[in-house]
Amino acid sequence: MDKKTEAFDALKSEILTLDLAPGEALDEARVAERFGLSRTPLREVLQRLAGAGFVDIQAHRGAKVVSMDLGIMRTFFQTAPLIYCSVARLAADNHSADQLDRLEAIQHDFTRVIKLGDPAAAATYNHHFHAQIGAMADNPYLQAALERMLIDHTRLSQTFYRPASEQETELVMTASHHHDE
Amino acid sequence: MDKKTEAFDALKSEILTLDLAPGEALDEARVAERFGLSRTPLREVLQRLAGAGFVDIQAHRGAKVVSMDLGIMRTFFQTAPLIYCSVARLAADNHSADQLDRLEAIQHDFTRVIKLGDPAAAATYNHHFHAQIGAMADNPYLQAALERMLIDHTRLSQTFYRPASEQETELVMTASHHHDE
DNA sequence: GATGCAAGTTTTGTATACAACTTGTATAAC
DNA sequence: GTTATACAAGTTGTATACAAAACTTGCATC
Repeated sequence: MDKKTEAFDALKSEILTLDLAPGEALDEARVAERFGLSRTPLREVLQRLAGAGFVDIQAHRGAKVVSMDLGIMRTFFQTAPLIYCSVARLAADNHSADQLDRLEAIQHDFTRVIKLGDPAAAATYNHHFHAQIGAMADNPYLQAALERMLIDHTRLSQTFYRPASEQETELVMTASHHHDE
Repeated sequence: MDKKTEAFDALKSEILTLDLAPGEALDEARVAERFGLSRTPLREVLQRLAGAGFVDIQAHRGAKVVSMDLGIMRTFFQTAPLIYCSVARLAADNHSADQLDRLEAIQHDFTRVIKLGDPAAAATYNHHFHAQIGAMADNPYLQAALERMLIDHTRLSQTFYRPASEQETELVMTASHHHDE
């Protein structure tokens, strides 16, 4: 696999699992060396992460993992029902057969990981699960909103009740299965 | 002003006014020379434009202005009511006083430009108008969706009925004034 | 002790040379 | 006439050296 996409995926994953804390600064030289790239291509990776809402870039001041303050959380809970509902409905209407297969594959891995009790891996698969539903909705506008929500959703689900999330995800899974039918 | 933001704004504007046609390829060397930049910073501009939904970048194949096929148009009309409504409601609830002033300033320029009959300038101000409402809603999730919708909205409003759009925008303006109250 | 300034250090931004890849074209084989 | 292949030209991707901006540290001054 490409070193650049490797770096992109790794950073993305570490942001979602809170390995990289909100607000944390990313030093270009250090990160570049870590992935065996020079600074030029790494900067493009950071630009892409910024475009997808994972990091903030300020001129002459580098890239930071996007913060997660109370204002954002309030907005999140205000907006989540609207977007998630719309996306789920569209996904149920528009999905193809192999997309549904992929969803079930992710769900399978997800439940397996849940039982092992690795919360970071569970969060990652949970993220994949929702992102796949987003892909099935086939609506680039809503997908842009959803992907940004999922960043905060995934991080929130790790800060709050780690044990209770298991039940919650069970609910989500059965609910989306109903949607699919 | 910074050459990079200058290039960003110019390309953005030319995409919205259809000066750059959907699907058109952007040659890095040519565009870089045009704005007096070298390729490295121009590439970052293109990455940012890709992140905002103005261009598509494919590996080893360069950047193209995002296309506008029938599938997208269908999705646009399917999703516009949901997003626009939600954004307008939030804007009405959350806006600050000086944001409203800015909106009225834009609207003022907009009506002036409409009378001059310059459709590209009108489209640009229409875009600013809606983007300002998006800023007033103060919801980064919906704003991501809205900004992508506005790209297609602005371009669509120029391809179809140029004369009729004047009436339509009158409607939009009075409607959003009602919202503000 | 707090504040302002200045030199030094660190980090980000840009230009350029070169490497890798894609695409178009011409030629050869079938 | 069609397909395959090799080559050439052009464009994108990467590394590196250098320029510019921001942060740090120490010192002088109030």
